[in-house]
Order: sequence, then C-alpha cells, then structure tokens
Amino acid sequence: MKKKELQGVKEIARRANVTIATVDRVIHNRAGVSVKTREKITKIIEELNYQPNMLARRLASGKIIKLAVLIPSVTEETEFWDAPLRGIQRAKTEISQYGLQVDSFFFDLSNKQSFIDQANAILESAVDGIVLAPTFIQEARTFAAACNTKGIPYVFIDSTLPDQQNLSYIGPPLFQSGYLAGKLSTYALREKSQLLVVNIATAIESYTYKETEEGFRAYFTDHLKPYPILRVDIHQTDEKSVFRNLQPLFESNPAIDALFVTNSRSFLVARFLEKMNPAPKPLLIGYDLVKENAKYLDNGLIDFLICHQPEDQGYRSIMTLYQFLIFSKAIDKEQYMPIDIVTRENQAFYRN
Amino acid sequence: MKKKELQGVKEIARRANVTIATVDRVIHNRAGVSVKTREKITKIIEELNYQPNMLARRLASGKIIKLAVLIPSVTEETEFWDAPLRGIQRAKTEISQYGLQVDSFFFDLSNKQSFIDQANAILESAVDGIVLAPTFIQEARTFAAACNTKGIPYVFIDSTLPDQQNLSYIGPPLFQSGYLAGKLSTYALREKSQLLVVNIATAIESYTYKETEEGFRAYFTDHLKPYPILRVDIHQTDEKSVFRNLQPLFESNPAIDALFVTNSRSFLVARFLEKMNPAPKPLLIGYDLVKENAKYLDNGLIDFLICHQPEDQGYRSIMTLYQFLIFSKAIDKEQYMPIDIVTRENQAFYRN
DNA sequence: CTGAAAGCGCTTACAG
DNA sequence: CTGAAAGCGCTTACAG
Repeated sequence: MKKKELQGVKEIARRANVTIATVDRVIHNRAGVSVKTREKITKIIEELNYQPNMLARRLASGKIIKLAVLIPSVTEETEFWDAPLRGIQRAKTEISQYGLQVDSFFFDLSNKQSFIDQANAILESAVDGIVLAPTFIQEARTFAAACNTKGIPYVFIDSTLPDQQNLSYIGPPLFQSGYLAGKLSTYALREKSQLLVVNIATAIESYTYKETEEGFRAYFTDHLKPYPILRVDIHQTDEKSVFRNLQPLFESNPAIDALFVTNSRSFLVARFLEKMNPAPKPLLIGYDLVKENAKYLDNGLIDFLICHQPEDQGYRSIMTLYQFLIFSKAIDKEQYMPIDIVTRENQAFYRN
Repeated sequence: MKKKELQGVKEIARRANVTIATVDRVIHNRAGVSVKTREKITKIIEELNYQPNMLARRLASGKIIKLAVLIPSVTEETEFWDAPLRGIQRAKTEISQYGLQVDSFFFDLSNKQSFIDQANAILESAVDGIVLAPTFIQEARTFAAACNTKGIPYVFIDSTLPDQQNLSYIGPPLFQSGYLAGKLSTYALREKSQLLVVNIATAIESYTYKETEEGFRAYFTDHLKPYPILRVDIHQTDEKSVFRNLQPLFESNPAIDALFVTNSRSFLVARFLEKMNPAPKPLLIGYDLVKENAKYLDNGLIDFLICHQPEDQGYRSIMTLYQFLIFSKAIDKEQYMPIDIVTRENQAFYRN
C-alpha cells in the first residue's frame, strides 16, 4: 500500500503532475514552460533539495567537452614540460570516458611566432576551455583577450600574468620559492661569501624570473645578511654561451659560495663547474627534477632542486576546467603548488 | 550502409554473438559461462581494450561498498592523525555518490585494549575493506589474521608490519627518511660535534623507530663521518618526562649540535630547548607539520620537519581499496610517500 | 506549452 | 549455460 518514493526527476514530476520532460526544462532553464508550471516545479525542487545525479546526467547527455592545451614542446633542453604533459595525459585517461576531449598544441620556446600560430589554431577549433602556458607576455595577453571575447575560460599553468581574467593559475608561488632558495643557500655561506644568481633563457624579461630573483634577494634583506649578490643573464641556452658567460665571473670572483639558477637549466651550470680546473664547489640550487639535473644531484654537483610537482600541475589544469565546465564548481583563482626541496637523498621518492 | 559501431558491452556482445548478459558474466568472472564462450569474449575484450563505463556501472548497480578505517584518535598530542582523517573524508566526499560508505573507528594510542575492542567491532560489522594503522604489533597481527580468514582486504597506513598479507602499505619509506635527516643534520656540524637521536613514545619497540634511526645512522656510516651519535628513549610522552630525560644529557654533552626526533613530538624537545638557560641552539629535525611543530618552525627552534603528506595517505588508502574492490585493479604492495622537507620558508604552501 | 518514447552503458532478477 | 527485459536517473529528439 505504501507508495515507494521515486527518485529525482521522477519524484518531482509525480508531485507536480507533469512529465519528467517538463521537469528537465525547468531544471535547465529552458524555454517553453508556462509560468505557473515553472513555479510549481521550482518550488518542489527546493522542497526536496534536489541534487541532480551527475552520473546519470553525464551518461544520458552525449555532450563532449573539448579542451585545448597550449604549452612548450618537449625537447632535451625543455624536458620540464614532459611532466605536465604526463599529468594532462593522466587526467585525460581518467575522465575521457566521462565526455572529455583534450587536444594538445605545442609551441617552440625560442619562437614567438609558433606560439601565435598555435594560439590561432586553437581559436579556430572551437573549444570549451584552454590550458595555457603564458610564456610570451604580449602574445599571451592577446590570446587571453581573444578568449575573453569568445567567452572561453582558460587557466594558466606554471607561470602567470597579472591582471588577466584567467579562471585560475596553477603553478608555483615564485617569490616564495626564490625566498626558500635564499634560505637554503645560507648553509654554504661564510664570512666573505658572494652569491650568484644565474638566469638562462631566451625570454629573461619574463615576469617569472623577476619574481623569483626578488624572492631570493628578499631573504637576505629580511635577515640582514648583506652578502653581495651577483647576477648574470644568459640569453642563449646553449652550453657554449653558458660557459662563456660564467667563466669570467668565476675567475674574478673566487668567493662565490652559492649559486642560484632560476629555472631548470641548472645542469648547464653544473656542467660548467665540472669542467673548470680547479673545479670550484659552491652550493648549487636549481629548479626541477629533469633528467640532467637528477644526474648532477646524484653526483653531488647540484645540492638542491626546488620542484613544484609539474605532473600534478598538468593534472590539475585539466581537472580544474572539467570541474568548472561540468559541475559549475567555484574555482580558486590561485592554485599554488607546494615548494618541494629535492636532494640526492629523497629524489627517488619524489613524484615528478 | 555503414553500421555505426556500438559501445561497450553491446559491441562486445555483437562481435561475440551473444547477449550483453553473457558479456557481463565474463566481465565479472561470474560462473555459468562455457569455457568456449568465455574465451571468445575475453579475447574480444582485450582486442577492444574495453574499459567499463563506471558511470553506467554505478548507476545501474545499487551496490554499496562498505569500508572501515581503524586509526588513532586525534588528540592535541596525536594531532598527526587529523590529516589522514581529512584525506579519508575527502575521498569519501568524492566518491560517496558512486556507492561508497566509510565508517571510522578510533583507538587510543596509549591503550592497547581500545585497539582490540575497535578491531572486533569492525569484524562484526561486515565490511568489504579496511584501512588500518598497525601501531600495536601483536594486536595488529591478530586482527590481520582475522581479516585474512574472512577474506577482507586491508591496507596499512603510516606504518607497516613485515610478512603480512596486507593489500598495500601506504606510508613513508622509513629508512630513507632517516637517511635524509642524517644528511640535513650535517649542515650544523663542526669538528667536534655530537648528535642526538630522540625517541619519544610509549611503544618505542615499534619497528618504525628502529628503521628510522638505522637510516639516520647509515648516512654517517656511508659518508665516513664518525661523529658520536647519542640516543635517548623516552617512554612517557608528557613534557615533564621529556625534560627530565633531556636535561642531564645536555648538561654533560655541550657539543650536541644536531638533534633528530624520530616522530612528530619534536615540539616537546623544542619546548625543552626554549626553557633551558642559556638556551642551546642545535639544529633540530623532527617529523610532521602538526600545529605545535609549525609554531616552533616559525620561531626558528625547529629547522626541518620531514613530512609524508599525511592527508594524501588517508586519501590514497581509501582510493586504493576502492580501486581494488570496484575495478579489481592490481595494487602495488608498497606505496611509498615522498620524503618532503618542510622549513619555515615553504610551510605555508605545504599540502598537509 | 507539454508529453511519450528512446536511449546513455551498464546490472539485476528471472526464465528457459 | 544463455537470453529477454526492466531499470538506474537523466537527456534528447520528436509529436502534438
């Protein structure tokens, strides 16, 4: 005699004396429902505190969400990007069956035009969301503006730009990771020590390097340690250029006891140290557990690598867009990664 | 004319010339399928690299998986366990709509009987899987044996026991984290330094402490650094006992330049150092970013905390059982957490 | 403006 | 040992 209570839309439909099709129209705010019916159904939905079953929803709707990823291509020298790509791949595998499609576009870190071209390709392909490494400031701004116009949400990965309408930034807290590097370098300092900050990149003007170096310097300011901090900007990323720039520095500054390389190219500096005769042995801090860095961590030339779980950055970028697009979830505009310290002793267990 | 390819079980059924019911039987290894049919279907499943649609699966099956968690209760003094519990909670929220139920049972770390009682309560409640902190060796063994008999899978969290049939161990690589502590402590060492290992626990005989300390000592052996390493075992976890044990040690050994506390109770040691007059300032390394430790990290009395993402340990424990029970996934018997180094400078970004 | 029906990819009785 | 059918909670044409 007891009527078993129906679930979800069916129960709503029963109470409202309509069919589930009408209920569905109300739930999705679709046109074609009389005001009266709409009100009645809305009320019931509230009464029941109805929560849609997302499983059923995804299953029934054939809709596919298309995401695009625009990041640097992986080369031996920019191996870093292999990790985010793996994370993106993992996210893709996990949720592709829930109606997600991810297309990856790659640009050449030493070629702005390649960024522009790929960005345009994405804009033409009608996507629902974008993961973007905004390496080239102006070009990324232009691209972001285009996305704003089209109403396409985008998240920044690994580095960010100020004053943008990005849905989120997923990457390191730059200033603080530089700050930590400052602290770590103090373990090598003596009375008369000098420090050296090394920037190696074709796009050193990037906001990233400035922030990082400022953090590094702030540590010494905050702690009233007025060691001289030298700086060298190397605009070519080949071994020769690095050697050519570092050699004179080391010759005229024998008291450099700690080196901070502001990106993953610390292995280039390690190679330089290795070849010097006599080999100096300053404390060397770099970024990212790429293969070449791991090698020098192992043989002791690199002391610390600061890492930001790059695989997880990729994974989270995709997941963030997915949560936003499918579940309309509220998203934190800043999703800072932890600042991990990787040494020879713990690197085997690091989740890169 | 082109036949649209069917999805999933339907496509398999079509190719095998059977109905989806039979396909379902094979997928779930249910009895009542001829060897021939089973083989044919299995082959097709492999060919198609079939991945079941979990959405559909969960939607169609009303089944609920019941998991039980048996971990220490959270007190000010065992605050560590708050983090795994949060992770468990997060996993629960994420997948409860996919048919998961998690019940938590807590025991008192200073009361073996409470462990036994809760363990029995779990055994009586008919669960499908168990997350277990095997703090009390003998009692945990007995419980594990009972689970083996009943065929209930269980995973160890945070610490482990040798030679058990646990589905997995999710926790730190103890030896290596001690080893890293050895390395870190060298930053404070001078010519005549002494080191001190401090164990504070009611159950010091635990395998955990031995492993950790061995790792610590191994670092010095491996690197031919024959510093004297003192050791103190404090069997009471109250402040007074800690003070009473440490005081004479520091009075007779003024050259203790580095201290290694083998669990989360490093804040007790920091409190001791704080109150000494004159206050010594050795390098202090402990475990876990619990509130009291964070406080001493901040004011500089603790230098390094080694952490193992306790929140994630909880999350993974649940997810591991879920993957195993729902997807029949193969599970790694060892799931080592990374060995994280937390300092004052990076703690704000640590995912505890 | 509203409804009847098919279907998403599975699972679950039940029938034979 | 195998199949036919109903149903999980939704969405999507299509009909009226």
